[in-house]
Amino acid sequence: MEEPATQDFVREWVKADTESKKFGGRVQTRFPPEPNGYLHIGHAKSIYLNFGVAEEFGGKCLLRFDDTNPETEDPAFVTAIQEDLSWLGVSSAEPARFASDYFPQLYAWAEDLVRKGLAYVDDQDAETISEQRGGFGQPGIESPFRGRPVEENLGLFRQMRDSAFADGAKVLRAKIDMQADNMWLRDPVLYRIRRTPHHRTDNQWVIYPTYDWAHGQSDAIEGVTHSICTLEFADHRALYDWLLSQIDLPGDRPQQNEFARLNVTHWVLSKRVLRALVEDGHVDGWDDPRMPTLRGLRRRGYPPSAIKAFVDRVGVAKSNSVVEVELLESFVRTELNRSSLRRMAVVKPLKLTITNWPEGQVELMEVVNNPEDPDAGTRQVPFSGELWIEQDDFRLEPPPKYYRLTPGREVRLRNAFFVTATDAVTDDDGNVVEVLATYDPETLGGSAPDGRKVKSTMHWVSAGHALDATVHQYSRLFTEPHPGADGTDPLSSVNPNARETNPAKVEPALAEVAPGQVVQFERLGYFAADLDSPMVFHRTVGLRDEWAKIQKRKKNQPK
RNA sequence: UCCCAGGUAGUUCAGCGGUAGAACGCCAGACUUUGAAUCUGGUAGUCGUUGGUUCGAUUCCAACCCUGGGAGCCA
Repeated sequence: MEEPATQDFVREWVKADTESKKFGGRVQTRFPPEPNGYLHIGHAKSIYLNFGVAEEFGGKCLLRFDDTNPETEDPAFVTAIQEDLSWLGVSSAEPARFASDYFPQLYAWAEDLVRKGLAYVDDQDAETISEQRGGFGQPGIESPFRGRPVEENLGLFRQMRDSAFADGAKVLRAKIDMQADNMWLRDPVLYRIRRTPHHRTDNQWVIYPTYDWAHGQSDAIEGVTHSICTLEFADHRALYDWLLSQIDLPGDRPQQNEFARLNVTHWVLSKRVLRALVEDGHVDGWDDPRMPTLRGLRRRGYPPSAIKAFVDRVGVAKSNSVVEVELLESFVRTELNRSSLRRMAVVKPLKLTITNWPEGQVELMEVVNNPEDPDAGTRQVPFSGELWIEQDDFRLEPPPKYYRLTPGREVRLRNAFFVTATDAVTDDDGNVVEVLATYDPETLGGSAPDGRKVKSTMHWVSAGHALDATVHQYSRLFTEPHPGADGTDPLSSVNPNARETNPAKVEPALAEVAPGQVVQFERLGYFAADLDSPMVFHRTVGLRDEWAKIQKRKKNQPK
């Protein structure tokens, strides 16, 4: 098995370390979500990066919950995140880890720091500490408590642990450099007092480590060699290195590097905005198919393999970027084209009556399930003189380049006969309510013995055999490609019409689709059967649509 | 204002001393019982700017400009 794995700076970095035997050639990474929300497609990039790199270099990747803030975390998210991970198809031979498992060790190391005179207890409040930190270009000033003797610090720190002080009354700070250009080196907070029960340690602790104190040390405890995080942590790297260099490590000293998080056009991947979408009722929930959450994508029918192919193609770099959602969709189509069964469904039904069809006769058509996969076999589809066709497939007065049904024109009904429209019935408002047509019995199978050609092929469903279904079709969740880019609230460009729901008529075989299964509705797109409700379908993605493009081009053309 | 990172086709990325490549997009053709799929071809870039080193720079150096991140007891 060769590894042509896309070369990126992360893999080059890891490769250089394995070649120089920096960690004895060992490679270990981690995926460290905080259990305070649902995973989205941006996390998929990080997941496939961390698990992928570990696998490619014969190392391992652990899932570790960074649960150091009891106020926002919930065990329900632990379960949800693990479900999403297994849906993505990544798994670790080892059980998930929790930063909270390391609280005793973290505390012990913090005492070491205090003993070495590298950390002190500060009695000031958050606002004061923040003011003293200074600004960009201006040095900070030292806390009046910075010079506390070691023994006093140790006693105070233990009292903090033993619940002697109120929330926020004291913090433990690293003693580094209040003049540093890097703000994170200006005596960062390591521990804070929070009398909040933790989802795993309950009331065992009232002091909690901050991210900076927990992350690198947890990496070290687990034996992580390459700690890969996103760009906004780049400034923390100096602190990560400093803290790790001051304590006695059980093994190798991990190192951090940062990559650019994923952004996708017409979507927003920020917990805040995602939460607002749910809470303000723009979507039905975290698993709404319009959402970029992994649960939303799953419900929508996105195959994990397509998500993986997408993030692989996007690559890993340090430059902030926004990937076009069309690229993701192209991978979804490629995967689904290969794997999904073809079915016929009419989303906006229009009655088509074949006037010369023998009264009451039903014919069963043998239809291929997937032209891309001979093993998928065939099925039988009932055909009769009363059919449903797509409203869009008939025009009384056809625009230029319209190939479909129109009075006098002959077209092919897919897997059946040629039909010619003879007349149309309209209602009082002039809307077409029924199309009358004749069929040519010689064209069974889809071609005429005289070699005559038709311009188009249409899908259909026999009216007497059709099943009712609800079909949701989705368009962009945000109308703007870069929501909020101009400084406005991203929520102001939420597309209120991102979901269009229609009562559809579908062929009988659709009754046998499994929840979550994705099939292609011929000529329309790929549709996923809802996970919970039968006969409800979500459009995963449409087919490439040449006709839609022609219309769009015409619309955009200045007169 | 200071620190860090980045600026190569519409987009995402390669290239890192011999004046540019891929994918998606876009355009055209072939084929076709999905205006799908598939196949073929094409389009596209003053390589942020200005100087310097060099026979030669997208690649090395310098300055400048632009973009993103950073002053939580969030992660």
